[in-house]
Amino acid sequence: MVGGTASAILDTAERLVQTRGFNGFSYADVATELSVTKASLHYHFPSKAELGESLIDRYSERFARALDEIDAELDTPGVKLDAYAGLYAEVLRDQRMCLCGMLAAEFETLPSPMREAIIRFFDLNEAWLQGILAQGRREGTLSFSGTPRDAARSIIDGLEGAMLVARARGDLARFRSTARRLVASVVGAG
Amino acid sequence: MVGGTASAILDTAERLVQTRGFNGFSYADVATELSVTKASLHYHFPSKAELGESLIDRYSERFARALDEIDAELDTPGVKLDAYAGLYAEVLRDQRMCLCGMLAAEFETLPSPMREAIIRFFDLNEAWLQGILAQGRREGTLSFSGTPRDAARSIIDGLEGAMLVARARGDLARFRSTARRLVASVVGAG
DNA sequence: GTCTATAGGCAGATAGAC
DNA sequence: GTCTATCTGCCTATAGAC
Repeated sequence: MVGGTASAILDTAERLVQTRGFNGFSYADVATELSVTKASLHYHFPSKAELGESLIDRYSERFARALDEIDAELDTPGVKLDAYAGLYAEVLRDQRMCLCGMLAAEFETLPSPMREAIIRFFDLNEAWLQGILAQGRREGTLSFSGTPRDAARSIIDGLEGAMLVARARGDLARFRSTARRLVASVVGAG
Repeated sequence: MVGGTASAILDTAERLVQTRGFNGFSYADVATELSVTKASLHYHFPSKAELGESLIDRYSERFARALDEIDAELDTPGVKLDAYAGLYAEVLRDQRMCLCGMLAAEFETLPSPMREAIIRFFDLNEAWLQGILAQGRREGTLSFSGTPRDAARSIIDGLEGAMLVARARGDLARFRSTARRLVASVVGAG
């Protein structure tokens, strides 16, 4: 289990990656904010690449838990999709980009273990959404063209892009507008 | 007018930003590739920030010309939208992210002049798309809910997000699938 | 676990010769 | 316009004391 200091390092590094990118922050940034030395950070996370892996793993696990909660607490596919979009909205409200959306932009500069963890995050999202969409189609509460997989991908792509652009423009309403349209595109007619 | 060397610098730097990000390349990278020295680059573009501004300006101008060509050569709004999505697909085929989508991710780390130029790029796209959408609605060839502006934003967001994710996954087909759905969402029923 | 100190490299940028 | 040489600062990372 990750101790208190390691956890605080991850919290700070996560926020810095989500706002500035993996190539836009340094150990010095994290150390200054936590009032410790860079050497101390290296004790917990020997290299920046290992810190990056830990960040993605933790983010994915937290996201997976949030999806489990949505499944446990909400009933209809339409409401679940609203809640799913709400997860992204929460991140953006903090002026942050999705961690893995940010890292996807920097993909070419990242070590392989980080790349693979990013892919797993998107797979996780796609699999969950695909399940919700397939269920909604079976029940007749959702309607969309093409496969559940393609529809799931369009929703992920749309939410990631909406975050990317809305954050740059400082326009949370823009994200909400695009998110609403995305959900409506499968809750209404296909 | 930009001379031959300056133009070659812009070409190389543009590709590096689109693949690695503004914080993921250096003057040394460009200099090595062009077989000149860093000092020579600084003669043409005194600071990296000024180089960045020039990159966005040139990219926006080229994009605006492409939109003009679409207007001049194609007839119906639906076909124009397909061509618009095709502009993004061309960029992605080169394994590149949209320049301004990439810079939007790094937005927080960029100097103000670059930020403003990025916003102008998105405004340019939005205004053009909005015009196409409004025209299509008037003529009855396009159908969508909400304002042309909101529909335009959703298309931009969707294409940028599809590029972001598809490039990381090395999956051009994924981009094409999402792009097709986006266009179909306004060419078919709203 | 956290520190001081430091290594070794690369970053963006400038001076001045040619 | 392009070069050599150099500056200053920050980067990731390590050694070794406490």
